[in-house]
Amino acid sequence: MRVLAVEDDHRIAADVAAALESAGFHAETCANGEEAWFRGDTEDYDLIVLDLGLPGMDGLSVLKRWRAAGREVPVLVLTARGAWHERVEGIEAGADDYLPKPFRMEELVARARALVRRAAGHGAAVQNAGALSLDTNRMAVTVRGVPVPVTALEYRLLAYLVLNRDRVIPPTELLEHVYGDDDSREANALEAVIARLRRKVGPGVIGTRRGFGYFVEGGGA
Amino acid sequence: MRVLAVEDDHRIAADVAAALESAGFHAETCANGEEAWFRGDTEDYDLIVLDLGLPGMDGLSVLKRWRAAGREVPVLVLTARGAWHERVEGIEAGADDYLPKPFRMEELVARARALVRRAAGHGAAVQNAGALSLDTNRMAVTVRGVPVPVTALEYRLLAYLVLNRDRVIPPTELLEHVYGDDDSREANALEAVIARLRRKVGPGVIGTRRGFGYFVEGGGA
DNA sequence: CGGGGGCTGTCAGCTTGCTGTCAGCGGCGC
DNA sequence: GCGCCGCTGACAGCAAGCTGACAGCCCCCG
Repeated sequence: MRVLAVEDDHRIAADVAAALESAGFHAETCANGEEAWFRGDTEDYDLIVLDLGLPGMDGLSVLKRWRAAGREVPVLVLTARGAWHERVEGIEAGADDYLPKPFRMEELVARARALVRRAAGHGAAVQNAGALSLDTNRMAVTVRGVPVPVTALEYRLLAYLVLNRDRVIPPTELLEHVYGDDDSREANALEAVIARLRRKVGPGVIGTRRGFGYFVEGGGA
Repeated sequence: MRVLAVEDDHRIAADVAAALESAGFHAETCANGEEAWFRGDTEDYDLIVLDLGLPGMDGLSVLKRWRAAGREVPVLVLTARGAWHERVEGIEAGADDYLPKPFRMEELVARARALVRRAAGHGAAVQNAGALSLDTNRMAVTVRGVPVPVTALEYRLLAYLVLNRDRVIPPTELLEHVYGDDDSREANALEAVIARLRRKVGPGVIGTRRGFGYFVEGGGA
């Protein structure tokens, strides 16, 4: 199980490597974009952990190059907290998962394991909740088997609700998760997104508990 | 569900305690390191929320001492924003999760729940008292298995009563807890809410002790 | 480099149903 | 039996949340 950790902050790199090692991976590190690209292109890794903020070639470019070259190694992207556009770009560029900084090493390890497992063929990357079904790989949504086109923002919101199904989520928590911390939005923005989502997925999927927040119910595990 | 919140800033401590209480925990607070260590070592808590910046014994030392003594209680560490080394040290010292200040109470509660659930295998966030059953995740109430729709205000009131079951709660205390401190309401408002609740949950659930206050009895743990 | 389409935040108006107030009643305690 | 505390049902005010429209923005495409 070889892992390449691409991270320019040496302390974080060392921490990540240590955590992965103790989880049973063989970890190598690399601190700049060009080298990362070269090694990812010429060596065979079971997983690559990729920080986006890199000196030299940008992490996103590195990832895109790998994908363009047909490399299908699972990539776990590390993004700055709140910079969700980075996440979206990362996913679109072909990342398999992302992890906002700062994170706990345990979480990194857990996701790394999940990615490797999924790549090995065992992973259920589809989350179901009632009539809703959410493909976390393709960022696609279906309702009762019918595909529903959703935007990136809508997907993030819906994914959070589905992930926390059977729990009422306060608007503040949703706002923070969906928009990071840069909060200059009117509270109404959230309601607008909810409304648009509801129109797409149909009634009876996203519920409101007045005074508390929103929820989806999770019949389908 | 006992929680110990160790925090030297009394206002933060009060906020944290209030948030945890309304989430169904029984919260105790403590403002200095030595006392925290002693109580964490001698009492049985389901979760400890630990601020690192403490007068007296430092939070990290407290945590290390607990771990050295074999105490495996889940610990959620509060760190100053951006103090990376604190987080790493905290994790290494045996913390189960950390939360950078400033944080939202919702996030604290969410992480607290996650920690407790993880530690307890699968603790359902459900509080029972007699025929009453109160799901703190869905903010839902059932009586003898029958779901009862309650409003936000009613839920808050009922949750407080259930949390303090087998104790007579004076109206003043209820008012203070359910509404902030803005006591511009007539005393009758509380009675109105109680009446509406009683009509919904049926008789024999919420009792009155004339001249003292209200209570619910807690047969079902 | 300019045009266009899709995404998203803001706004205003509206609906819904929660909630405080009031007046009158009932029952408990003395 | 009397008084007072607490209960109840009605009601109106109001705030939370919904919706449709619109405009700014970004990105893609020509």
